[in-house]
Amino acid sequence: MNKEEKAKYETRVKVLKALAHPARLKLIDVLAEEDEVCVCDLTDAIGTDMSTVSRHLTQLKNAGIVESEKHGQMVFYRLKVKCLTGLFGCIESVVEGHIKSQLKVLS
Amino acid sequence: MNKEEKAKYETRVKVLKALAHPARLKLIDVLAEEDEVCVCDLTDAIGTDMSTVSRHLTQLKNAGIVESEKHGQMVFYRLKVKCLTGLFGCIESVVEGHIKSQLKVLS
DNA sequence: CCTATATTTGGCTAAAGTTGCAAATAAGCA
DNA sequence: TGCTTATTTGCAACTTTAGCCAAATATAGG
Repeated sequence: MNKEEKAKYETRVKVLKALAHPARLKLIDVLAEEDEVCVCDLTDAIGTDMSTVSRHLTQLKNAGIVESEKHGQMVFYRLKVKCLTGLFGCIESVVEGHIKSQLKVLS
Repeated sequence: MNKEEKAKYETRVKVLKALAHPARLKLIDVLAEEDEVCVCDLTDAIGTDMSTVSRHLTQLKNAGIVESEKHGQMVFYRLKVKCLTGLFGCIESVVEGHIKSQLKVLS
């Protein structure tokens, strides 16, 4: 792998890593439904410390998946990417295909 | 998050984590082009120890992304999932959108 | 049977990621 | 100004992941 090729994969990895955590997937789901949500409400949805949720949101933001805006003392987060539904569709198909083939092995 | 919901995200995470590594993305690219490849040839493409490549392939297999078949002393790996092109298309759009908005901030 | 080759696994170390608590920062309100 | 609330950041402990080397396993071929 040359430098250019490596860089191509690194950028993809950055996004994939940002997605690869249950709490962050949940955050994305909530944001997909509710449009604009503050950190405190997202904290309720996730159920961990607010500082942890804040860090998760920072990761999603750094990856370009969400964006934020400050109104008063609150920070509102918004989903920036629209194609994630299709992406998760593909991932679900991976999961289902895998389960099926495991059943086949067992039978 | 209840148990069921958590499980849903965990299964997605399993696939995303399997994808979230430069070497494994490269492996997927090679397999997408070449159909059936042995570990030794994939090792050349990646440039790390064969044992490391083998572990990467195991991860992809456990996630349901590739499958393998043994012929003689060699093990051939094959891509199992067809929708990854669209998935990466989405990821590229995340990356591009993010770069654009960063340029906007700078200007 | 013995040897060479392909692949996987065990053991180890280094690096990266996760989380909670406490402290810092920022903004509204009395 | 002083107090309260929302959010982020520093720090430390812990878990996970990646990578190499060496050893184990499996198979082909003499």
